[in-house]
Amino acid sequence: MDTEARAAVLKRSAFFHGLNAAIVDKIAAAALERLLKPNETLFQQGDPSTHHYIVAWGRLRLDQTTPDGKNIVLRFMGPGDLVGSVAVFRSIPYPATPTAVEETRVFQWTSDRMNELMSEYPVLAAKAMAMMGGRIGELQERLQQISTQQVERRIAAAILRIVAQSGRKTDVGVEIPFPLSRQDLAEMTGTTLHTVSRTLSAWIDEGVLEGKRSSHLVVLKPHRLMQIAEQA
Amino acid sequence: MDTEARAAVLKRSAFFHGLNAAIVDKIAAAALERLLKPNETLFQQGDPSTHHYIVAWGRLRLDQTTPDGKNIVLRFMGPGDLVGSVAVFRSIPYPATPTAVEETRVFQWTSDRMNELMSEYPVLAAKAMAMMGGRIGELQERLQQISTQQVERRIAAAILRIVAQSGRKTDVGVEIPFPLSRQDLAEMTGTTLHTVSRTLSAWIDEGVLEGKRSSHLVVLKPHRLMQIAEQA
DNA sequence: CGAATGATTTGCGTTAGCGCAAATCAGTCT
DNA sequence: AGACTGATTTGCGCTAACGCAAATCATTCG
Repeated sequence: MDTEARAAVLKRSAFFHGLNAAIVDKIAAAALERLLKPNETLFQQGDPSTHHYIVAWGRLRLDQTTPDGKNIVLRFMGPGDLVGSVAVFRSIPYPATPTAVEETRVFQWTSDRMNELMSEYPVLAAKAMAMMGGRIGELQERLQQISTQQVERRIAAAILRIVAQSGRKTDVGVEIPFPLSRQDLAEMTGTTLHTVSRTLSAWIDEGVLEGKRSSHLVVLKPHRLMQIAEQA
Repeated sequence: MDTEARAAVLKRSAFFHGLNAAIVDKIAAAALERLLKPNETLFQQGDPSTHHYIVAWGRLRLDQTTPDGKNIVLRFMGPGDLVGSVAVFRSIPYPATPTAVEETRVFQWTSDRMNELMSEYPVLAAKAMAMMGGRIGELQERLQQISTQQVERRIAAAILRIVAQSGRKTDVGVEIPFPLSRQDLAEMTGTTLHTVSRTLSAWIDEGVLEGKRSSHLVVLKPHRLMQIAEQA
């Protein structure tokens, strides 16, 4: 990918959106690239945090492993999302592992390089704060859901969240454009593979979802899912 | 409180720690104060976010009410903690309500005033990011706990987190220096009042805790609590 | 002081969802 | 095509934790 193509991608990201074009070109020029095949990891939880990344295209799943060997899915990241920055800002090791769920291209900058850019263009700091604030809001929402709602509602909410972030409209409904296993959903909602499977089966019977085994999930009746997610 | 006293408080806070003394004096001079009696709220969830606050002394409980009327405790805030800033940065209404659990004094700055200060002293932006990053880390940790651990472990972890943030050493153990009800603990850990009560009763029997009804909780055997929190 | 209010404790029946196990299925590899 | 691998489905029993209800206790207020 040449600098120009990189700049075009960056201009579309929330993080660099609205910046002067010349600045974005310069930032794009400073980036290195990396291409991940499905199941490749960008870095490992526990590694020293050295780089900021931004997803150009593709999709990453951000996993956190607990001390006792369990796994939770913190989020999925798509084009324009920043990866690793929070850890770099805090000067702590990366707290989670990003794994490609499909072929994914990322750009990267060293911590130092990004610091230079941020002091040169202070608006970047504001963007970074907006990004972190959004992350806080999302985490608080999930904490609230998992604390107060039962499993079925949480699964519905998780699917809707993914749809809102990455859904692709088709003629029959909204498609989740990357492979999403029952296990993934279980680890996003704090439940088990089995319960997710049962719940999705019921929804498929009801005609709310469609999901031939390995193909991508399609939400046929988003409205019905929202109803489930909000039912008192 | 005069400017000098305010500056002394600020210098001890994580947010302003390490700044040039003259700068802190100036910031202190720009602050207004507010004094809250127990159970008074600083603002309401849903109010437009207009001010940044910092706790001078006392203690706030940050509550979030869900659309269906349930309540969760996001955190307790003590001296030096920033309140409201994340919402102000994001230009969204305050997402939660801070309530004083004891007499509490806060300083406040308008959004505009703080923006001026932050552009004048860029190091403040870095401090704000560190604060937000810490919040993200804490939320991820709680999400992970509530997703994977059973209730007893979560309650132990919640008590230990409070002890780490606000514990006061006494000759018999560590005291939590503000009133903390079973209900509060339930809303912090995503369980019920009843389960918390049963669990604490068992611990009191075991000699791990001490907590005459209305008096403050004292952890007699922190080590034992840690053991419970970490048991596989 | 005695009543009233609110928090806490505790017993008990219920159940959502877990965990195990086995069967099934889809896609891949040879 | 046939064997293999990993994901998914489904049945079944179990239990952690909930939810209700009643009793107890502490504190405040008249």
